[in-house]
Amino acid sequence: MESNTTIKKRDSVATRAAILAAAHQRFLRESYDNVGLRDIAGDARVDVALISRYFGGKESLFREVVSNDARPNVFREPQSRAELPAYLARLMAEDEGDDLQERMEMFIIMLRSASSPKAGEIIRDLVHLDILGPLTELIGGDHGALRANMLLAILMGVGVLRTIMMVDDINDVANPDECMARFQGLFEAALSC
Amino acid sequence: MESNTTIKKRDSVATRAAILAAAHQRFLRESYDNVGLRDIAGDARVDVALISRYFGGKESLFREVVSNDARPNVFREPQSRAELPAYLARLMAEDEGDDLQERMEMFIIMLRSASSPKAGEIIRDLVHLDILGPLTELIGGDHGALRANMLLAILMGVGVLRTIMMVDDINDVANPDECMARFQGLFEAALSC
DNA sequence: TTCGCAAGTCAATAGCTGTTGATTTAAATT
DNA sequence: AATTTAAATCAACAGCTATTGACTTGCGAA
Repeated sequence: MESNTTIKKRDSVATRAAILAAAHQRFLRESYDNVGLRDIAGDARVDVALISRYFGGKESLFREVVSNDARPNVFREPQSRAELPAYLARLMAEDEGDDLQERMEMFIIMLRSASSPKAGEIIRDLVHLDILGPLTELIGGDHGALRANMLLAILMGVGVLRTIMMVDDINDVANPDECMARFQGLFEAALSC
Repeated sequence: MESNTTIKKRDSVATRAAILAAAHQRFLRESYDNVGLRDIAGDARVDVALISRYFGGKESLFREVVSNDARPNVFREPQSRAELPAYLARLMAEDEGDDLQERMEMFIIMLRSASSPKAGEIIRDLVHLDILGPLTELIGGDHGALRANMLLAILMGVGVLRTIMMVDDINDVANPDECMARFQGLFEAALSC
């Protein structure tokens, strides 16, 4: 019987995972440029050198963080164009403990580090391939790309405003459900011209 | 007669202005963290030390750049809630040489550097005081704050998508005027629930 | 002309960053 | 038990950053 109370040591896959998890949390709160490898290593209780060793470098680590989180993708879940507005509105509601909340985290990580030459390039590819592509396809019809951009713009704008600019009164309606309903209406408007 | 072809030297207000202009252009293209004082000094053809001398430091320089650009403010121009959608749609059109284009630059500068502890704090204050405040007041009515946030979110989202994520097909409709009309419709939707 | 003060220059500082090499330690294999 | 192999540690590196102080230059006033 292997004890599960003792701390596992000399386990490369465990430390790799610990680094990845710590990096995720750090990149969620700070930008690529403002996260140091020493911060991540400290959180993961791991030597700094191991990061470059296991991941090849900061850039590769970031790539792994975002591409791990990319799937299950935000826009792979909704099945039809009709359920899109309600899905996106629910996505923004961000009830604590909600399953969807962790889907939103990839968004925040992307927004935080989008300005930063190295991280930006990675993020841009991800947005085009894994987000805008599927979303455009799902919407379809006339000007599907434009409408996909509109939806994504709203989502990103709310993310920037709420998480980065720290504007908290976006949910400041008495009834949070009402707020969600209004945003659902906005998404519907974007889809129907 | 003072020659205007000779380069003015030993002119403190001119070099201050040169630094400010160079800083504006740099912060427009790169984030606070990725712009070095040496870059700015190089563009302004000025010694690096003069920046800290004249502005007190990088942070103060950035504050001066954004607060100079803040007025004339984006949202001080439209007079009534009714003309807001058309105004915002025109703001996004970004026709080269347009007067409104330079109004949009403040937005880009803010979005670029929003994630960055020092610049972020400055920007957050600006958003609350100079943008969300006036806009909420202009909109008025029920849930004016929520609607102001919606409009700002759309504006920021489009800015992020277009300028930072470099998604260029936001204007890829055959007729750019048609694209503008659609966004105007989206803004109207945000105002009317 | 001379003096003084402001403008501009130069060099050096301390503090950070990611990355790498050599070294030690622990686990698994023979 | 001895040996090999991988994991973790440690220390140091070179490159960058903003900022500061001392120094030199030049213009304007006396």
